[in-house]
Amino acid sequence: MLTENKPNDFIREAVAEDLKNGRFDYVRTRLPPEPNGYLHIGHVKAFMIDYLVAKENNGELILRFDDTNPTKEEVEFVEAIKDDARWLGIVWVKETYASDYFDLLYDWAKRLVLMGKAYVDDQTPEEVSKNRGTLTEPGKNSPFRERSVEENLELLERMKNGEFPDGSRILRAKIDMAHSNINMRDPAMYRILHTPHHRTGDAWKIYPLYDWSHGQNDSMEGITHSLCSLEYEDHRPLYEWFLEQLDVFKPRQIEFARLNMNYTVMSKRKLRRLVEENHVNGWDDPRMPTLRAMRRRGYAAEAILDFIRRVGIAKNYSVTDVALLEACVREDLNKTSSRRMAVIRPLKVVIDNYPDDLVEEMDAINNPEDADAGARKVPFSKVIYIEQDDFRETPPPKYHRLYPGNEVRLRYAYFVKCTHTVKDDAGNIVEVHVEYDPSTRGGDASDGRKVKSTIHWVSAAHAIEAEIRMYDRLFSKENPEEGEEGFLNCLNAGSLEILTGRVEPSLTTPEIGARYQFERLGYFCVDKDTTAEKPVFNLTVNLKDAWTKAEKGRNR
RNA sequence: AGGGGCGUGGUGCAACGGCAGCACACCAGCCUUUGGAGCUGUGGAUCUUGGUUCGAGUCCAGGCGCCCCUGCCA
Repeated sequence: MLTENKPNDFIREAVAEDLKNGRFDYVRTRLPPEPNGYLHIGHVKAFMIDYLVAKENNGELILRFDDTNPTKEEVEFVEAIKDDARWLGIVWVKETYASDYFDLLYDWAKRLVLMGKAYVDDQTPEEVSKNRGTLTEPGKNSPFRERSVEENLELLERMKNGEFPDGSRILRAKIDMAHSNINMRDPAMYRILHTPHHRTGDAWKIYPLYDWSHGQNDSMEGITHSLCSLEYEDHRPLYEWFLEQLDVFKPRQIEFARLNMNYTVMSKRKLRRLVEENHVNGWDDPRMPTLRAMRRRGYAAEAILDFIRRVGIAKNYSVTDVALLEACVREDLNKTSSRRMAVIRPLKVVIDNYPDDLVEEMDAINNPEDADAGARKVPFSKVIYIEQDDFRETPPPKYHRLYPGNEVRLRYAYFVKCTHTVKDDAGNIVEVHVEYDPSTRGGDASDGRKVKSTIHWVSAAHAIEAEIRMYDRLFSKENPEEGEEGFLNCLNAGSLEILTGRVEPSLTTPEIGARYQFERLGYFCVDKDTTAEKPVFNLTVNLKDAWTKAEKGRNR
């Protein structure tokens, strides 16, 4: 399904070209997550490019964790990342780790030293930084740059054996301190870190940096296409330099623009702060852009994948409108979710001319988009709840719902006409009284008269109480990333609203994760906090609401 | 400023020298037992200047704008 009508973008074109002209005769890509955080929607784009490019070319995908920095990485993220990737439907032939190649990589480093292409530098981090030069001025050679091969070899071995403290020395490639590309000014290959690693334990006291590890790992694994985001474009000359010096298999690196989305933040550091400073309730808080949050919120993998497909691939810096994601989620749920009636802000309605003790079972369609979804019975009685929004004492123009003197349809039940209201001492409406027309059972009038509105309801005696968690955008600004602290200053105070609603009795013990459309409101899914006493529903995404929009527009 | 990259409706992506199109958003209408869904329709874009060409979003030259790069992060 995913490969039908496959899009044509510059990456797929490049891969096809490489196959055609013989640069490669197979395709193998790699998924290179760093296990230092949870996956977010931005990762999905990169993952799907890697996965689909391999799949569409009958190639392979290797899941390779980029675990070169033990000070930041943890095992718990490895399992979480795999779980999310599987949920997306991604299939990989092999799971590897950068750390699997530490021995071989070290041998390759020694080869470079032997060739006089790498050296141990004793400068302090400050000196290294100072001597790197600036964007416009060349750097200065390290005083240790011309050490003998023998000395470099010995020093490197001693670094590896843990004889020197953290930060005291690094191994650097010997390229050109005056290079216009700063990445080529003798980049660091190994740093000393006396930190245990989640896989290699305390076997290593030096760890490779990204630039030294990644491309070599790609080569070792026979990766043909190393697809990454735009900020690595500047690193490509270095990527190629190492492979050239080593004279090993040469994968091709191709860069694309990462996914950005408005009304959210995507950087791991900022997401971490939201969690750690309790602006949200954990990594799976449904307001987060993480995959765990979206799963909890009720987004289907198909919807997310559809979104990624529609966003496309290019090299332009871009910010995708979150409305597109929501449209994909709605489109998916419209076709697949069962309809139910739920009232999230209840208003009591008494049908004065309805028999006191009568209970009728009304026939309700489960999904008008899917004939196979069947039907169900919904109990109806004299006292019901409707949505507060569905009643107005003094209706604004074009308001078609319930108001004194107006007749509306109760979905799948009867036409009712409002006669009067009952107010409390403070003047708030606490009850709405209506009269029903017994000849309209099921919702059709035998005399052919029309009503302009159909509203949903639940029977007060039969409905059950439920916690409804209403979510809105986490940030009130389109671009919360503006400014360092800016994102914390534009948190949307109304991003979470917890309501106590009433749902029809078929929802008494719902299955966790089940997705429903609450008619006229939106799509909701059953949260894991659900108990036997009380179901908890998350708003996945609201239904498009032409009335609210029109009314807001008028008031503006 | 040095290097690398990018400029197409509001947003994202196409058009590979030949009528600038698709999706989302927006607006209008039709339909409707969800003011949902569906259907129909409208408006709106090639950063700029010059050149090549029968013909340029596409090729060439200059300008302008935006993004990334001075971690022992990835």
